[in-house]
Order: sequence, then structure tokens, then C-alpha cells
Amino acid sequence: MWNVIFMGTPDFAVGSLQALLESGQYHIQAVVTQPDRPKGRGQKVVETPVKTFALQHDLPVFQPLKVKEPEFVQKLKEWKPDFIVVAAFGQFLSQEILDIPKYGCINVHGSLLPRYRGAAPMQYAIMNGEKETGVTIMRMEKGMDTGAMYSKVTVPIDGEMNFARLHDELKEKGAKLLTDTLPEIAGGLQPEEQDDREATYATLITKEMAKIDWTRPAREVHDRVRGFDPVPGAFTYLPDGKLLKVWETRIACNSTGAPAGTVVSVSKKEFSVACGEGVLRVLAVQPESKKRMPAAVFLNGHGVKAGDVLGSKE
RNA sequence: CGCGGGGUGGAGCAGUUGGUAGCUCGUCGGGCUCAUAACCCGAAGGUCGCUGGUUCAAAUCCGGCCCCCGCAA
Repeated sequence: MWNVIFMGTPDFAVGSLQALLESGQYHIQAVVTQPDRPKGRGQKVVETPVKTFALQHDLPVFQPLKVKEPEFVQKLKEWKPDFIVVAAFGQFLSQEILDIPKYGCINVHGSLLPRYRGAAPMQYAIMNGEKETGVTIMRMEKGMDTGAMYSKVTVPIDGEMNFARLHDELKEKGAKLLTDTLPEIAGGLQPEEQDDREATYATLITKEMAKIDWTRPAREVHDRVRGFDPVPGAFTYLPDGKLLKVWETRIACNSTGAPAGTVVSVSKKEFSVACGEGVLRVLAVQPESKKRMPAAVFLNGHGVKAGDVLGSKE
């Protein structure tokens, strides 16, 4: 039985916490997560998925504004953890904290490091059209996701993979890899240093990045649509200026001379839009104030017609 | 009290100078066709979110409540 302090925030982290709990080999001394914050419509204060899970399983929860606060660091020291496991926590750890656990601070990261260091590795992997990505278990150090690596697992990315599915897959695979790797670390497994020359960074996703630029090749638009499903959701604007999220697309084989953003054809169940290069078939969308719906349903009511131009607000 | 949009036959929408409702798709039946997710003809199906009020009369006006969604955080 090892003593473990867990730090994590979103749903992705819940997978790892759950795996630690279910393996029965770890004593979870504390679960550290971000403070409850006003969120969403109506500014309701919402607790993090990790907190919800922890409370359901009677685990002690801590939500320091900053883990680096001296009082909290003191607490961490008193617990004398064997491991501090970190998964998408959202706060930086000071060197003082990194030095506390007997076997170090171990991070579950959603990419094959050193590629895609940073906050949004999964979205970037899809957005860039990667054919595969994975999860890396590593020992944390001062830099952003620069620590030496203990283990990895690879997953393929097919043309229809989106962020939601990749997230769920990596969440699960990462959790298993974590519980497989921790005992090995305790057993003396030596980590492999990252090759900084291979490093790339996945910065935070912004709303602006999700706005579809129809002048880009259909391939790129499609990768972006997939990478942003379900959040924040790739979007464009209808001729009347209303927002339209684009959830599902396919790259069409045909081509056209129409200006980027033009709806070149409308069938009973989908419509196609001209891109800077090639054409994109749109299979599912979500109009402003409405729910996500198949293109066929969208076309029944409001819809679009051939010749409409998407992309500009008003 | 963050801003805003919306709840109408199974689905997506139209209908707001108040007079019991229409379109597209789907469903069912029939027809055409070698055949069809294509086309033609016909049919079923709605207490217009809930609840008070105004009125001779409300999906349409006013109040309250429930639910959904976009933005912003």
C-alpha cells in the first residue's frame, strides 16, 4: 500500500483517480483540485469533476487557491506521500513540492512526449492531422511537461476521430498505464529523458481558433472540426449572421471554383461547402439556441440553400 | 439577480395588426418503375411547455413557474 496524493481537475483526471482507487494498492491521502468557480449560464458555482468523484468516494478534498501556499506545502510534507500523481491539474507545482514525494511527482499526459507538451495535447494532435498519439507517464520537473518519461501507450487516430472519443480513450488508457507504471517506479524503473529537439507545444485553445476559415483546404477545416468536438466547437456564420456550429464533416472528392464558404450543393441529407482547396460535406450542425442535429434535419427547417455564403457575421 | 435565443402533430421550422393552425421530412396506405433512399396520389397524427389573467374570442397580449440552448466567464 503506497501513500498517494492526487491532483487533478477535469473529467480526464477522474479516470486516473478511479484507477488508483480501484486497484486497491494505494491509500489516497488527499485529493487536490481547483477551487469551485462560477461557471456557465447563470454563473452558478460549479465543483470540478474530480471533486465530485472524490466526494462520492469519501476521499478528503482540498482546493487551495495555490498549492504553492506555504501552509498547504506544509500539509503535503506532513502526509509524507510516496507519490503525488498529477493529471490535468491546472496549477504549476513548485520545486519544493516536486521534492516532497519519495518517488516523485508523476504526471499523466495526453500525448506522446516530447510532442504536444502543454494544455491541449489531444485537440492539437487531431487538428494537425496526426495519425497517432498517446499517453505518457513521466516524472515532473520544473519545465512545462519536460520531465523524463517512464512509459507510453500509443493509439491510432483515424479520419473520423474527434476530441470526445480521443479524450475518452486516452483517459482510460492513461489510467491503466498509470497503475501499471507506479509499481515499476517504486521498483526502480529508470525514466528516459525527453529529446527537447523533438518538442512541440499545444497552447490553450481559444474561441478564435474554433472559427472556421473556409479559405483553408478542406482537409484542415475537417481536422479542426474533429479536434474541437465537443469543445469549444468549430463554428461559422449563416448568411443572416446567426452562429452555426459545425460538428461533423467529410472531405468530398470533387472540387469547385466557387469562392470559399459558398454552399455549392444541398441534398436531402447534407450540404457541401467550398473551401480554399476542395469541398467539405457537412453532416451535422448546431444552429444558435438549438441542439446538435444531423444536416438532414437542419435542412428541413431553416437550413441553407445552394449559393449561400457562410463565414461572415452580417 | 451576467447577456441573449427558444419551447407549435414523431423531427426541423412558419405562423405575434388576437378569430381554434401551415410547410419540409418522417410514418401508414395506394400508384408509377426492372428497381429505388427517386417521383405521383391519399391518410393518420397537434390540450400550440405548465399555470393564472385580460377579452365575445389567444399559439398570438400581461404575470408566475418548469425545461432546452448560444454567448460570456
